[in-house]
Amino acid sequence: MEISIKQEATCEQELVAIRDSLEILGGKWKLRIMRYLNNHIDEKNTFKKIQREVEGISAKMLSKELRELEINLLVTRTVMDTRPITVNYAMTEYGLSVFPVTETLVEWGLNHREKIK
Amino acid sequence: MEISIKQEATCEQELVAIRDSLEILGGKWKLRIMRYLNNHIDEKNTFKKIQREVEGISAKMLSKELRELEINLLVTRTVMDTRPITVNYAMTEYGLSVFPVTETLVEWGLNHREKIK
DNA sequence: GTAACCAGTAACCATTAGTTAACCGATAAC
DNA sequence: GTTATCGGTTAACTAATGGTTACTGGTTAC
Repeated sequence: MEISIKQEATCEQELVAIRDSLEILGGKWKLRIMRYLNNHIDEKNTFKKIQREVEGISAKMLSKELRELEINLLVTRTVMDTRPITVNYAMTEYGLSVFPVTETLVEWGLNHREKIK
Repeated sequence: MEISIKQEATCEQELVAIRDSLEILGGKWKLRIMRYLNNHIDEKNTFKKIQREVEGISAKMLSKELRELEINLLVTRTVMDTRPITVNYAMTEYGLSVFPVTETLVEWGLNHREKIK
């Protein structure tokens, strides 16, 4: 009885945790952007470069998603003094903590593709 | 050069894999439902019970999400011969493969809550 | 006989998410 | 002087998500 109450409480907390995660990482693009940045961590990642490589995203969405990631301290934005001006986006230390999430999604997606064919 | 081409191709595949995953598991509710079912794998999980425990979901959404999960072979639906009739939802073997995804999200969400307070 | 439970569905509406296309100013290349 | 690049913004739109209320039909408990 005590065990099952504890189990219920734990499950409830887990579901809240998933909700919290999805509030910040959910949607069509954020995890793809994070994965891209993770895979190009030592490079300059400009707005245009990200847009080219995260296939299908529009400037409007990219701009919005990057702003939200920045607000949540997962990404930094740096205006570079080049001609023409470029803006560099980079993962923060904290942003690196998202890696396991994208990793499991990559693995599940690859496996799923195998399965359905 | 060859290495960077390979890296690019790999990254591209990874981003496609994430897109595929989110197509099936994305949205506000599916991963929460999957986690709930995972945590109650030996029990009868009726529609009403799931609705009570996945906090905030409406009958309409739960019905829609369960249908989609069923289509993708992650969940089974069984009408039980009880009075009144109940319907039991259960994870499939394949559904179990989603566990690592929910697990990383749970961990990230718990850690994030710690961090922002 | 009336109220409640179960597993939904239908209709209607509001909000959010996401797309498309045009446009901005600054600068550089031709 | 025209065109292109960069990092966006703006407006107008459609699609998806989600909420609310009411309803079904069969059954049981009071």
